[in-house]
Amino acid sequence: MKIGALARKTGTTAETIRYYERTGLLEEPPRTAGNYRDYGPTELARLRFIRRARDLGFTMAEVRQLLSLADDPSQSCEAVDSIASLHLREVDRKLGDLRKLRTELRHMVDDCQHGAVGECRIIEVLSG
Amino acid sequence: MKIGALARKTGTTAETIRYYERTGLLEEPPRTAGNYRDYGPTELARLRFIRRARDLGFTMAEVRQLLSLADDPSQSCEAVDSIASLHLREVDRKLGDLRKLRTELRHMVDDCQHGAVGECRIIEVLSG
DNA sequence: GCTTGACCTTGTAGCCACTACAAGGTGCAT
DNA sequence: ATGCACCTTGTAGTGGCTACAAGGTCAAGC
Repeated sequence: MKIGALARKTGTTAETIRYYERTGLLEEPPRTAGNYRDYGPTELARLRFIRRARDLGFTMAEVRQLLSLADDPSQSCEAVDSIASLHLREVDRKLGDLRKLRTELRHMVDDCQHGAVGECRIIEVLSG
Repeated sequence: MKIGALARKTGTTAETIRYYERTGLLEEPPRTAGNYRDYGPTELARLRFIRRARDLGFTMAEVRQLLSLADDPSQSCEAVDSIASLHLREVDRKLGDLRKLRTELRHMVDDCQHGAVGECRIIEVLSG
C-alpha cells in the first residue's frame, strides 16, 4: 500500500504520515523499486492506534508511551491506566474551563442590545 | 510605567507584550531616555481588553477586529455581536466534542481491570 | 565612584502538531 | 509520447506564545 492509500484508510494525509515518520512515531517502511513507501497491515494498525489516541486528545508524547506499553502485553497495565486517567483529569479540567467561558460568553452576547458600539455590552465587558 | 510593571498589572509577561507589539496588536509606545518602553493608562486599558478577549478564547485575529470596532463607538455593534456569537457557537462545538471525548475516555478507564497490558481495555479500544 | 543586581533592550530559535508549498521523479492510461 | 495522478525530499509557515543570549540602564549600597 502506498502512502496515499494508507492516508485515506486512516483519515490522515501523506504529509502527516511522513511527519510521524520524521518524529519517530512510525518506523521507516520498506520501499518499492520506485522509492515509494510500501505499507502493510502492521503499519496500518499502528497508524490507526496513533490516530485513535490523537483523536482522544492524547499528546504525541503520550501516544509514544502508550505505543511502547502496548508492545509488551505481559506487563501490568498500571502505566497505561495512569496515562489515561491523567489525561481524563486534564480533559475534565478543560471541560470546566470551557463551560465557565461559555457562560460568560453567553451572558455577554445575550446582554447585547444591538445598538451602537458605544453602548455595546460585549465591548463593555471586554473593557472591564 | 515600564514593561515589567505593565506585565504584572495585566497577568502577562514582558515577552508577551513585546510579542503583541511585534504582531501589531499593541502600538509602539514612547520610550524613556534610556530606551525603555514607557506605558500609560491607554496602553494598560488596551492590553487589559486584549487579555480579557484572549482569556475568553477569541483568536488574535478576532481580538484585532474587536479592537478596531471598539475604537469607533458610534458604529452599530452588529459586527461585534457577530464575532462574539460566532465564537460562542465555536465554543459550543468544542464543548460537545470534549464531552463526547470525555465519555469515551471515562468508559475506557472504567473498563480497565488493572491486569496485564495484553487484556487492557484501554489498549484494546485504541487498537480498535 | 564603583559594584551589584534588577530590570530593560534586540534578536533568534523553539514549542506542538501539523500544513503548505516547490521542484522534481514514477507509473499507468491514452 | 503525453498527460496526469501520485510519489519523493526539503524547507518554511501556522498560532500564540516562551526561552534564551548578549548586552544596555539605573537606583541602592558601600
